[in-house]
Amino acid sequence: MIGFCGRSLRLEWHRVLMRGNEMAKFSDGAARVRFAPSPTGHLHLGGLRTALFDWLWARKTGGKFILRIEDTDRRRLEPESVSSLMRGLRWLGLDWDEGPDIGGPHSPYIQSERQEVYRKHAQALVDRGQAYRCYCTPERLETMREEQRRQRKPTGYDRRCRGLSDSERAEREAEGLPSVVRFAVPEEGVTVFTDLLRGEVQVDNRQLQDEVILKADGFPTYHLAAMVDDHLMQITHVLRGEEWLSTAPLHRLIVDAFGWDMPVLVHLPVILDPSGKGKMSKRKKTVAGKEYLALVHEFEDAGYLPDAMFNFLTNVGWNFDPVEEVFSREEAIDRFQLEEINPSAAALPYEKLDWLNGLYIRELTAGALKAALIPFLSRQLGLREDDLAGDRKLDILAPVIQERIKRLDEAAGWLDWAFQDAEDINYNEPKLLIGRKMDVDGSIQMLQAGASLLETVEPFAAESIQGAFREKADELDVKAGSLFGPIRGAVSGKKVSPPLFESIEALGREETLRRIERAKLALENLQTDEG
RNA sequence: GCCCCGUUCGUCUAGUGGCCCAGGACACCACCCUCUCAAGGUGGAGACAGGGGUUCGACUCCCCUACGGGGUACCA
Repeated sequence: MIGFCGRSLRLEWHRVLMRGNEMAKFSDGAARVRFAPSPTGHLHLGGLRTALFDWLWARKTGGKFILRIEDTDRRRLEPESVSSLMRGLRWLGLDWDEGPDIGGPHSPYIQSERQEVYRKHAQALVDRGQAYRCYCTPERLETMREEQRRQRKPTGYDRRCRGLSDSERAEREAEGLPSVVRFAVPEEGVTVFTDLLRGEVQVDNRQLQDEVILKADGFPTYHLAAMVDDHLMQITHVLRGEEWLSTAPLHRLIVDAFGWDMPVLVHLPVILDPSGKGKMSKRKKTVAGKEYLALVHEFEDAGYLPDAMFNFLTNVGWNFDPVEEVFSREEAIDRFQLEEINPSAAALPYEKLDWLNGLYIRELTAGALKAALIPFLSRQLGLREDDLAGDRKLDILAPVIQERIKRLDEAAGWLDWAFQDAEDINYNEPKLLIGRKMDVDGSIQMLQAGASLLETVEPFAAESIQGAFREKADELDVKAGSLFGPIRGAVSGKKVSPPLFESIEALGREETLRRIERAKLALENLQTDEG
């Protein structure tokens, strides 16, 4: 643990900055952390990573991981995305202890079902003069901003409604004007908050806005809803994207206005798109001609293993160990520390994910590998899952492609030939059957030699087939590769294939001979064409 | 424009004043192994954004600049 002594120094430093009431929460007690996505679309890797760190901290401290749906924006709402979100979390193995589907002591966990709670809290602030109703129309706000921009001044609400007298307010209410509630930010002074990773941050209150906390439609904005829920749900640690850093002072002010304690704030660095520029978006991104995935379900569909993804995501923004890159969930939970999170933005190293995924694939048992492969082969090759499950070809071939694939969806490209008929294999490309430094006659000879040998070899299994082939190569005084090459082409219809002898064994004697025969025919045609 | 945050090999990172002419991993290159392709093994190349301080000594502390990111909504 010597390596971590520096970390604890930093930890001490943060402790000094914390006030007494905040310190209690910073202790190592059971944490209550929440993942609070807004259901506006599919979950992407950035969101998943936030949830992952939430989960790690909850499990580490023996606390609770809470799922809360922040659906207060009706315009962007996509109701189906709630199930997509949950599916993504489950896929990675992030189980929640309280949430919309399973309930909990602070139900409901869907903000649209908590409107009354927010309304009351907003009203309490209005009653105490810490918030006020604003009757400005969106149109007025827009022209105001335009004017500010024109004058190159910072844009922001001019607080016109803040100074309204009681009679002016009564007048507007009588008229039935729609209104919002704005939080009344102190006009001067400095607001200070502490981010676990960055330390104390001070912001001049003059930079802050009288932000809307309750919209005209009666729904709260994030600023109110999240603060109220975090308090009511007794959240101890708030992990959220760095894009919230700028609004943290406002949140501190709101929390203070209610007289509540501030949770520990941890603003997670943004995840950059693969080009290293800009936040990762939900759109597919093409960098250097290659398309990068972003959505969780896309990674699932591409055949990334949850364990590999877990390992991968845990190690960006946080570092498990200076030397060891591969670790289990248990080890990650054991070592995870919030204050070790790196505050600088990072692009996802996709090549490393591929490497890790390959590594995890190689560690799969034969049974697990086969089971994992079946849905992919079924989908990509148009085969029935049941048929695949009972196909012995897969039992022979799956283990030999295991160290050759980095994603499950690559298997089809390695094995398609094994599930085709001899007639469907195209032997017309001469380079397929004729090796370098070989001619048509030579290749035909090799095919013939292979065929005659395969007719009699016993048992018809990879090892004995290989032995027979090597003997034959010696006998013909050719390099093994010269003999294997044309046979490989005949068997698989490819220049690059899984190991030859396992492939032959999988195909069986009869089918193999049929393919060699067809390949020979193709070469003979070539011969007569030329002759 | 204004405010906030960040900046170590191409990428993810270790590093918290001397252990660092900066360590690991992926990717890349070479060689070995080898039935193709992989996997594996060995080796190689590759970074402290720039400038000022502070200090006997700065990747590490402070300041400035540059660059990158985020925010500036009745979105989250």
